[in-house]
Amino acid sequence: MVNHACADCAVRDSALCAALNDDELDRLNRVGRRQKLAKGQTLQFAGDDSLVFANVVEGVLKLSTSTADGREQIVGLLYPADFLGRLFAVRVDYDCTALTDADICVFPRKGFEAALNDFQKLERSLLERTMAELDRTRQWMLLLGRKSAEEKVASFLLNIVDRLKPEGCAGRAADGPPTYVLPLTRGQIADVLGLTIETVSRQMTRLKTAGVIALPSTREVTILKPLALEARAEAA
Amino acid sequence: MVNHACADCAVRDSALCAALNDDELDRLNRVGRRQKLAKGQTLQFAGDDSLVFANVVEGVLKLSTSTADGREQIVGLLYPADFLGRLFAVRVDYDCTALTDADICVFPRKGFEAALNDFQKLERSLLERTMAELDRTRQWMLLLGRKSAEEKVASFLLNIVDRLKPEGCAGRAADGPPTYVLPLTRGQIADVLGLTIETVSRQMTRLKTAGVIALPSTREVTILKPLALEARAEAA
DNA sequence: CGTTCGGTTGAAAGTCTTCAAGGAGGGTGG
DNA sequence: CCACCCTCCTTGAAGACTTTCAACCGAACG
Repeated sequence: MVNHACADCAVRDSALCAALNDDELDRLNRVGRRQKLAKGQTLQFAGDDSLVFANVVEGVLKLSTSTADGREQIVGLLYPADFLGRLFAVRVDYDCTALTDADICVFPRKGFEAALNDFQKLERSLLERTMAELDRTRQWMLLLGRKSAEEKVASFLLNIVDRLKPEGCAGRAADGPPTYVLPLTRGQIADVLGLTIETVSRQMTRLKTAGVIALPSTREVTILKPLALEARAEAA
Repeated sequence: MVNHACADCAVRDSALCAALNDDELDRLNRVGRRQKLAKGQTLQFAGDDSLVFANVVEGVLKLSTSTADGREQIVGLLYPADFLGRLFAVRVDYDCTALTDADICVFPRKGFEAALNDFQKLERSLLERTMAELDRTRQWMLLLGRKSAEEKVASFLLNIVDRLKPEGCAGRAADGPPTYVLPLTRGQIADVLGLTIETVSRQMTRLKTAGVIALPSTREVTILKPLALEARAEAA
């Protein structure tokens, strides 16, 4: 029988755990525990010992590195069902911070490694996820290295559309244009895109003025013309 | 006994194969074959079916993506002992091209997957490599998003120092300042750093003028002041 | 000996950043 | 309940850095 902590888990079938059957999951679950994170709370700092292994259950986290003089770059965003943890390294070299209130399922290193040894399916699934993450990261490099500010912002919004559920979609039909609640501030979006906060703000208003998006509030975006947005994500 | 193709392999102990003992390696080797690549030869194009799985034995390859209008970004460099291949995906989404004449050890998909299933150590090793590559890639994102042209070029040169052997080091003692043969043209370096060819050229001459490096020829770099180079890789 | 490819250098242009000021929303305390 | 404060966002103007456009150089090659 599935441990009740897992039975009603929102990501039981999409996180790493999906690789395990109920019995196996039960064993893994014995070493894991749920943890709540408050918005802004940092789970690990660059240079810390690599001790945290976790599935994101709810919320959004960021992975970030920075230069000695404080310039920051967000190098990864973790959404529900994503995995966090650096195996095979003594230290981690990026911070991990909750962008929203979050709920994660944490495993201690020893226990997680043991599960990895015992369940090859788990390791296979982790390899699969890691390779997919590497692909996404490389795509992101194209954005950082070669795209203009407008293309970057448009690409970012498309990414949000891809990874986030529209607001109030619980049982509602897809009637009007979808609205998303951004888990990031303008400054954090700037850190994702390698821009300044002012440039992000300007590009957002440009897209709004062009009628491509609407901004009901600073944290909400409505996608009015998805195709126009895609065009601007890779303009010639 | 080790198949003679592996026995004298330059990367027998540093590539993925290092995870296997001689017997296991022998089995893997039965499905693999050596392949020579000419400089400039493309091994796979973005959009191709994912069929190539290989260890780099000698030479340097690049992984690159580009926008629809032709702007290119190099998203990975493969040095000897590095692994190439995208499991768990039908298509690959970046090109792979030889920057120098190269020598690789190719496995067909089926055979490689079978070996992965049979030898858990092999899968473990691949997971380890993939995670390390993800770390390197994320560090590179900091460079792309937040560093100035000078910092980018200096960082790139330090990377070369890290991953490449100095010229003519076979039996020679480390006496004078080390010289490296760049496997990339200025244009390719620009594609790595998210700059233009002119900017790369200008920064190189700046470093030369400052006495930090010397440029015996366009493809060679001598590191005169490693510490000064490090300082410029992350200036305040 | 001319052509081509890669590299360098200069000048002008453009994009993004920096600096600066003002505004809107949310929470706290009087 | 309202004033105040803090954080986040927006907007303008000036400036800096990188790109773009262009010309030239040098080595390799046919």
